[in-house]
Amino acid sequence: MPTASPTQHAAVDEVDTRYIETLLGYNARRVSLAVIEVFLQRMAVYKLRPVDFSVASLIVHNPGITSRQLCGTLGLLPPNLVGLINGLEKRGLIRKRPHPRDGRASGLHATAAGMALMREAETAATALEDEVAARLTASERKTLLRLLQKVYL
Amino acid sequence: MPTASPTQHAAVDEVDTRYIETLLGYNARRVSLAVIEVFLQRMAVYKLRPVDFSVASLIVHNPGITSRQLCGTLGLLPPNLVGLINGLEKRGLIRKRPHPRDGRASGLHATAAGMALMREAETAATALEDEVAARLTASERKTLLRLLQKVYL
DNA sequence: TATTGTTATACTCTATAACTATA
DNA sequence: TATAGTTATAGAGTATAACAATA
Repeated sequence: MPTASPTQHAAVDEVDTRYIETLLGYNARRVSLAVIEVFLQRMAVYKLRPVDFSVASLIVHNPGITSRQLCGTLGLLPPNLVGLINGLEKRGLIRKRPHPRDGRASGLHATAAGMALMREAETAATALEDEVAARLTASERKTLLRLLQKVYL
Repeated sequence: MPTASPTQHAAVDEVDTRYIETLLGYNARRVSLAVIEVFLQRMAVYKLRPVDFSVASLIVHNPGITSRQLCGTLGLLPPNLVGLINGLEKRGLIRKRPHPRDGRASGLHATAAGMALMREAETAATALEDEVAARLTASERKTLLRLLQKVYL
């Protein structure tokens, strides 16, 4: 019985992604990256990366919030927040005040300039998300947010 | 008219996250991180990070796929794939074969050991995702995947 | 001339250990 | 003794430039 002749291996014309597309983690990451890509373009004018934006927005909406509370909310580590906070402070967007009940902590507050910038930036962020999610109806988008939050909240 | 006495600034008891929770990017990232956290735990036994898993799975389901096709599909950069591919090859999970039509490229193929490992790993990945998405009904999960894909596909 | 795969390297992001000041 | 904030540093992940081989 003769051995089979050397197999000719075929090329892939179209990549079959059906399996990985069944995975929530894969799909969530792809959407996350799609949003970040547009975010970096549109928010460059405000010199805000996604993490800067999240931190500054939480400070605007939570006057007196501490670094530790920001870490807990956003899943950041304290050492990685130090430079970010100092950067926002040097830009005159926020300022530290003594915490009313805890001498170790600082309460973070947006300045008038910080509030004005974030008012614009939040409008831009919402607009950019409208574009990224343009293929979704208002109802679908609402459902999407609700289901995402149901997973991690 | 006396100057106002130094303002006492309040502390934040509960963080108000209502604004950022309206953002698709924020929610998608949170879910992505929630899945990755469990993924790293459960897949450590297979020594597969999320990116290793995605690459190996695509190779299993697309015998003869090239590095460049993997990069295009997963949004990776060629230089960052070289070490990953070599690692999978050294572990005996995949092998390179000459591409049938393009002498510059290699076709990537899973070995028997690679196919066996990925059969287990894909079962584990699906199981772990079931746990992460446990708060969702089957119907809700299907809707979530469909809406996520509608955004980026 | 363009593309695949590769090397080298830089940059960013994330994680760990240890310190201080205060609770 | 524990916690908030900080410093220094290590590690992982991501990005750019340049090259050889082939199209």
